[in-house]
Parts: sequence; structure tokens; C-alpha cells
Amino acid sequence: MSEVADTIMDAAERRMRAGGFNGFSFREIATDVGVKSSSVHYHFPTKEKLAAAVVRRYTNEVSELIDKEIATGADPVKVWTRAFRGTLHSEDRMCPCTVLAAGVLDLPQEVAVEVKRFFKMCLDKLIDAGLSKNNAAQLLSTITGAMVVANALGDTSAYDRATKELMRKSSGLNA
Amino acid sequence: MSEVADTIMDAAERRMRAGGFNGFSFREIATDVGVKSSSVHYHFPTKEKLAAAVVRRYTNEVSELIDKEIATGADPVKVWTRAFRGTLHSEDRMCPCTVLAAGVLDLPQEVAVEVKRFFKMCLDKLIDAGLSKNNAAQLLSTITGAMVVANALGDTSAYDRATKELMRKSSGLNA
DNA sequence: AGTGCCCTATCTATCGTAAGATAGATTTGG
DNA sequence: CCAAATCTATCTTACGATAGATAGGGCACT
Repeated sequence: MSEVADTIMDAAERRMRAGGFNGFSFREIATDVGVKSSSVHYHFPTKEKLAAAVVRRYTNEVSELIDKEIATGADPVKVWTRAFRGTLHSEDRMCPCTVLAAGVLDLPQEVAVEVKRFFKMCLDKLIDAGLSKNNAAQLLSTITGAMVVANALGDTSAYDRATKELMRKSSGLNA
Repeated sequence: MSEVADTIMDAAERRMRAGGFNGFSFREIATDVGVKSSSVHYHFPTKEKLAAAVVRRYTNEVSELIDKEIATGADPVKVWTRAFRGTLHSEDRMCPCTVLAAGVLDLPQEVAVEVKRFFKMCLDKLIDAGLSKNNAAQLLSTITGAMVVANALGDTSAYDRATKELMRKSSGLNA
């Protein structure tokens, strides 16, 4: 994959984090990158394919990052809670998959599939780390929702309040 | 407010639940209702005002519904968990405020303010019902996130798995 | 020489919004 | 009490902007 293609995905990801699938256009991406919109079409023939590629790359990045953290022996609940917290505190504030997930009913199929794949990956990794099915679903839901609520309120501290109990309980035992 | 204006808000709400603010157009709404798009503009001068009105009405409806449930003496954790579960199992599947919250950075200010008001209302009611600030934030985050995750996976049972522990713990005591 | 990459130019469709006309109901003034 | 004026709700039409997408030309490197 060329360097420009990566830069295009960077720009698309940034805008998708703010406004989802309908929150960006080829022309905006092109301007961000410094090329013409037709050049964006050269690398990604359709908007659907561009969005799907962005989500797939994001899923792989998160997967690798989590694997690295888990490999150090850190508590999985803390690893995931801190990872989502990091996203919320980043410049873009939101996880692109969460934004897309909220409006998944309005998404082209190819994109919806990739979004589903992201959340499946999260659950699988939590279960691999030893959590029960229910606990995995609860943790993922809480950190996802905490990000959404904090985003709506424009108050990142709401995330910490929502996850405080989670962090406390996970001290010591892994479940 | 006229009957047509209400029907317009119904149609707008339905489409916002699926695709958020950029997920509907005046023409689509007009077609849904059976009028011309200019007639929609007669009742709601701008898209921003229409969306804000829809969110405000939704917030008031949810507020009233919760008040009624709480008045029966039901456990607040169960009331809220079941209310969001009901939304997920409805035809539209998603809470419009949650969809908008995910992309709040891309929302006109007037709409963003109303979305913020919804989540503030939820937290206030939970605290009024006796929950601590942290527990209120956690509960709201978990049911919000559970809805998002279940929506992404296309699997409503994920909501129940995520909220099972919540429902169990709330049996008996209110905290 | 040919292939990868980006360009200009353009297409068709749709967007939010506005202006102006019209038909019917309501209010007001003599 | 009737006529004139105003209001309500809708229509038709259209503007300017932007959407995603395509065709074809040209440059540069291999």
C-alpha cells in the first residue's frame, strides 16, 4: 500500500471519528491530503471501500496494541479500560468503530461487516484473557458507552467515573 | 404544535435513529410524510432546528416514562436497564440520542446542546433515585454501550449478557 | 515502452434553503 | 353581517453548493 493511500486513510479515519460514514466526503479528504478527489478514487474506488479499509486497519492496530499490553502480564480489564480512555483523550476523542456502530443500520454492508468484526475482536480477546462471556460483554459495553457519554457531555471525567468501579474490582483478580 | 409537525418529527426521529443527523434529508422526510420538502421547511425552518426539536421531544418522553416507572417503586437500575432494552428491541433499534452522541463533534451546536441535555437528564434522574455519581455514570455507560455493541453485532442478546450482572446486583438493594 | 500515479474536466444526482403563488380558514372593521 | 384583510399550510420552482463517480490526458520512473 502506497504512502498516499495511507495518508488518505489517516484523513478519512480522522473525519470518520468525528462524523461517521456520512461525516466526510472525497473532496474533504482530498483537500486534507493535498491531492484531487479523483486521486482518492484511484486508491479507493468507492467510499464504501475506503471506509471499510479504514475500519479494518483500525481493528488490526487495536488488536496488535492490546496483544502487546497483555503480553506484559497486565490485567486485561485495566488494559482495555486504559486503551479506550486513551482514545477518548486523544485529539480525535472517539473510536471510529464506535461512531460507525451507532449508525450501523445506515451503513453500506461492506463497512457494517468490518465494524462488526471490530467488536467481535474485542470480545474474543477479552474471553481469551479469561473473562466470562457476560463479563466480557459488560466490560466492552461499559467502556464503549462511557466513551459515548463522555463525548456527548464534553466531559472526559465522566469516563473515569463510569469505569472507576471496574478498575477497583479488577485489582488483584482477573475476572 | 400541529399534527403534521408531529408526523414530520416522527419521520425524522425514525431516520435519525438509523443514521444520525446526516442520515436523513428534507426530501426523504417529506416523502415519508406525504408532503413536499418545502412544507417541512414551513414547520422547521432549518435541519438543525428540526433535529433539535426531535431530540428535545424524545428527552421529555423518556423523562416522563422513567418518572412513571420509578413512581411505582420499582428498582431504578432495573427500570433504566429495561427501558434501554425496550429501545433496542423496538423497530428502530437505537436511541436517537445515542446515535447523535457518537458523532456529536460533527453536530450543529443547537443539536449538540439537546443531546447533552438528554444524558444530563439520565444522570440526574439516576442520582435522584439514590445512586452515587460513579454508579450513575457506570450504569448509564453500560446500558448505552450495550445498545451500541448489540447494534453493531446485530445481536440483541449481547445487551442481556452485558447487563446481567447489573440486574443481579440490583436485586434487593438500590445501589 | 509501459505502468503507476495524479491531474483536469465533467457527469448526474442530491443537498439545504429560499422565493413566490395559491387555496382555505380566520379575524377584523364598518 | 358582510367584506376586507390577515393568517396558515401547502404548493411549484429554482438557486447554488456539494455529493460520489468517471473519462481521458500527461508525467515520471523502471
